[in-house]
Amino acid sequence: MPDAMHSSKTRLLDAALTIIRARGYSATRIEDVCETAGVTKGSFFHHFKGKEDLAVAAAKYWSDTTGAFFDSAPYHRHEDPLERVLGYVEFRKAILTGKVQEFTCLVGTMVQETYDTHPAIRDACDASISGHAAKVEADIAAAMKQRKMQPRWTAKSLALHTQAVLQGAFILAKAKKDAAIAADSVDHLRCYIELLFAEYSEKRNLPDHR
Amino acid sequence: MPDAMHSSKTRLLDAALTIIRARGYSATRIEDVCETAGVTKGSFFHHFKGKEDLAVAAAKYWSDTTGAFFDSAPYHRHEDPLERVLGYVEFRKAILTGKVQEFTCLVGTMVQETYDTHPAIRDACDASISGHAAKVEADIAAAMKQRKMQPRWTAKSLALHTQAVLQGAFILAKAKKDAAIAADSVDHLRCYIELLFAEYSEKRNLPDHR
DNA sequence: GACAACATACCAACTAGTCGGTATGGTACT
DNA sequence: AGTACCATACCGACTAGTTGGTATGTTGTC
Repeated sequence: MPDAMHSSKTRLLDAALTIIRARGYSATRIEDVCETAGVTKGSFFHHFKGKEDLAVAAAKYWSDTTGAFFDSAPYHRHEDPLERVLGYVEFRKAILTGKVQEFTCLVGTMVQETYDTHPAIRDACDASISGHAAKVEADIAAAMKQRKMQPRWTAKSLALHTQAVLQGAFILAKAKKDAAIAADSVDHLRCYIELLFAEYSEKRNLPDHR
Repeated sequence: MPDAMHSSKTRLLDAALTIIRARGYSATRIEDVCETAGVTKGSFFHHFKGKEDLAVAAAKYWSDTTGAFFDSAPYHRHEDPLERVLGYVEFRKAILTGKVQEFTCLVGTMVQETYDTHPAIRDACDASISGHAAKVEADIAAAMKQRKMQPRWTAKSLALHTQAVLQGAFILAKAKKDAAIAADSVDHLRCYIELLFAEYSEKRNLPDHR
């Protein structure tokens, strides 16, 4: 096995992430991916069965790389699980920098085009989103348990809501060519989570501070 | 001028909405649109300069038809502007029925694929989203003024946040082939708005979580 | 030699867009 | 009224270019 970090397959996957995030799945041409990766079509079809196979592999590669990225983020160091949840949200806000295609989500982009026509890609995207949400859900559930909360909502639905806000924020950022609008929505998400937990933590005996 | 409701141009636009919402912009073939509309390619190119022109026209048509649809919705009858805002959110939740491509948003789908390559389409999508958000913003601003609120957030950012949640909820619904997950996110949005306004209505403040 | 990892050349299918043409209806002039 | 003229609406075969995929090498390594 040659250097996995810079193998042709890895370069093809990296190129796929870049191009699909900018243009979407359908508009992404295999030849463009090859050119960006610096390999030829023969090499591409050695590593992937076809375009759909690339998309599925790209979704898994995306899950793996972003998963490792978030696992190494500093917010995990908080003792309080709620601090970890809020730290996660702040971290998501902090990485809204640079060009739009550099902070938006591969699988959120792909699933829009493929959910009805490419079940394998849809499943791969769902697995990526759900897997990521599950990590957030764990911290939310821990924070709820710590406070003995029994709200009408579940940790799972709130975790998925965080993903919905982020995905929607990406769409607004694309429409407006502006990351700031996405950051505003993430601020609202943070505010919501604080309100949800404040309601239970303080039992409405809330100090005046404004 | 022939019957505008069933003219070839209108049928082409209706067909475009259906197909683009299911497959996205790039994967939509002009011939499919023509076939669904029951017209020929010659007719298509008589009415539209090309595929991009169709997409721009479809975004405007989408704004017009959905705009009229929401304008006629019953939640506008509430006297209290906050009731109108919450009524809007409930209405958005109520229409999450049927197949995914029947309740998802055309412009949210299109902008993902076109923001970087088709500025004209992106602008049309932005206009559609922003125009819709502005209507929500008006009610939010009225509710804020009524309560003499001066929060850190603005009516505009909250209105755009509602759109982000909805767009994100659509992505989750597509990934999971399930409208229920979208409804859960809209519930969280309603809960958030209630908390934001309850905070001011009931004169209670929040502790600082940082 | 066997196999993985590439490269080159090529094809078949698809598709956006073109183009010459027809049908219809309005208008203006005589 | 008749007719010449013109614009709009529409048709469908055709083209030029694109693109996913294949067939057939070549090279390096165990």
